[in-house]
Amino acid sequence: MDYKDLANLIFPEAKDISYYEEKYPERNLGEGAIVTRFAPSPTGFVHIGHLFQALVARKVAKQTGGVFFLRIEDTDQKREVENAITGIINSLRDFDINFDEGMVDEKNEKGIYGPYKQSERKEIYQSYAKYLLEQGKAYPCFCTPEELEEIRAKQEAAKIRTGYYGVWAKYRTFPLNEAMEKIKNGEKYIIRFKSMGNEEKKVKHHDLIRGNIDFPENDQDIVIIKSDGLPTYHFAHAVDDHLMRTNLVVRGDEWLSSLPLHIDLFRSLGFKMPKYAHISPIMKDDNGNKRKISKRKDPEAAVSYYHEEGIPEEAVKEYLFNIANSNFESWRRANKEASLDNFTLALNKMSVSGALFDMVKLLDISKTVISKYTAEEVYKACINWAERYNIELKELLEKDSEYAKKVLGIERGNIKPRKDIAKWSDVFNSISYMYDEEFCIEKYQFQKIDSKEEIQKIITKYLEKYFSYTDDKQTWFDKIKDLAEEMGYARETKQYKSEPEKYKGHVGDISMVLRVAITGRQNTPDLYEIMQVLGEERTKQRLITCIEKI
RNA sequence: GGCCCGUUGGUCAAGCGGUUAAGACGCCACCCUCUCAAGGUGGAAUCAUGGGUUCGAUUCCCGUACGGGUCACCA
Repeated sequence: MDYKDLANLIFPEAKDISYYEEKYPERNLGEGAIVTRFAPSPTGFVHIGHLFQALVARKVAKQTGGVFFLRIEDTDQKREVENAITGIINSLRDFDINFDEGMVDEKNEKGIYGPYKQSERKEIYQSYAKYLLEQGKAYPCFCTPEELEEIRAKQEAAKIRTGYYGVWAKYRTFPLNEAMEKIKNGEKYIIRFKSMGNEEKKVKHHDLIRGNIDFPENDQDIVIIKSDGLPTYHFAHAVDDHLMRTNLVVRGDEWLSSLPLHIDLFRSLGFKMPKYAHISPIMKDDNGNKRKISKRKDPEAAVSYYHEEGIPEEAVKEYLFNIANSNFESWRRANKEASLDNFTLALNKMSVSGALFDMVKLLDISKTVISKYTAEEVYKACINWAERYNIELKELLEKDSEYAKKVLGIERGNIKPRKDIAKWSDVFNSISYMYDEEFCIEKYQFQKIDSKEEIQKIITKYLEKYFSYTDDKQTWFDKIKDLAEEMGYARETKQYKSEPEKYKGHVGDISMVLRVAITGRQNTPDLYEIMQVLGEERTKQRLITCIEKI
């Protein structure tokens, strides 16, 4: 009786691994081409950290002429969520992250290195598990959860390292014939990896982000095949990334500590190690403490949040690139219009410690991004967003799309475009006064000039003597100055400031009266442009209404 | 607790043995200006800590503190 018999008893049907080795040949790519992947569990939630990883991975694959694929890690069937795969794909597509290979929806995939869904790869894992069993590098373990708990309790009591290793690995040296007997009797078991490691020795690792790190070798006999016949993450990682010919693994740094195990596994399987880039998590300030941004506590952890708020995907990407490589910012300043594709991301410039998520900065970036949009683009994006999240806005905009575009185009498209919208959810409030149905003033709030008579006089005089819709901007403003002068206000702010006792106020105060009368607000974009968009009649009407209602 | 990793202004950070310790967001002031948003100029604000090594440490080494990650038949 030998290992082979045991292997055959456990996996009688499994193919020889040579079958898979041939089926999935080395990829024929150029020098330095990175083959990497995004490998989420289908749990129905796309985290900002996932997006960050995907963005980085896709970027390095793309900039080296490599391959980026999507693998679904659904070996924990308890956690699975319906339609999660499509959800992941769609969320990422919103950010213009597309895959060269892998799942394309719940059931289908593209690429010749599949299946790209781990639950469909069961027999592949079994072949490799069988391969290890045959060589005595894996063995069945019959421990119950209770027994495992007992072992742990003993170790804790003795204050020694916990886990299934060395002398604690009960079935590591279990006689083959007895093991086979147990299996034949239908006893439950799982397959464990027989570690070759020695905890006293160190393994060296060079991480593309974190540099050189030393670890004690792994000596844990971890589970590779669970009782449901599916592999654990570790085993699937080794088998899949080998067979899919991945040469770079980009993943969260929570995996760093299991790296010695992965090295152990790759060695035993005779696989060449991929390179690794362990990304530090995005953090959140929690009462002065840093913690990983969390799905439960932080709404902004979900990628869907940005969609809901109407923060353009482009802005989120720019922000994430900012976190990824701090030189991105200066690159962007020097290449204002360039596509993100032209930026070269350097893994070794990525931060080793997690950055605190900064919404204020994101919003600032978003403002800049939006300021570059044309009125047409803003219109489209707003409609798109409003369709799902603000029907009122959608209706307002669609009622007269030409008008809407004029409104959205105020102070836009010039060299120094307006920069006041950070997210589409801001838009309604910032343009509502341009619509009569939203323009209902209960009480006008003027600033410096608040005498009713004075305001009425100013507006009346303006309407009688100076209002002319066809004036160009300069003429218009000169007339405002004339009006100011006539009413006893300084033509120029500076004049007033140097000799305040000579005037009632200055041209700005006069403008404010007109602004409030026309818009109902103290802070608006350029008044002239607003009047032009509103049109002659409406502007006049609002001025008259103000005189009456004030 | 063991094992890893980290610590430069409020935040993101450049730096890699000698620097006036960049830059960005935020904050403050001023300028521009018909108000606001921008924009411009300037300002306040940082090397966790104690020891070494060195002519000289933010930079190299060790300790301490603090923070993060991880120790599953979850990924």
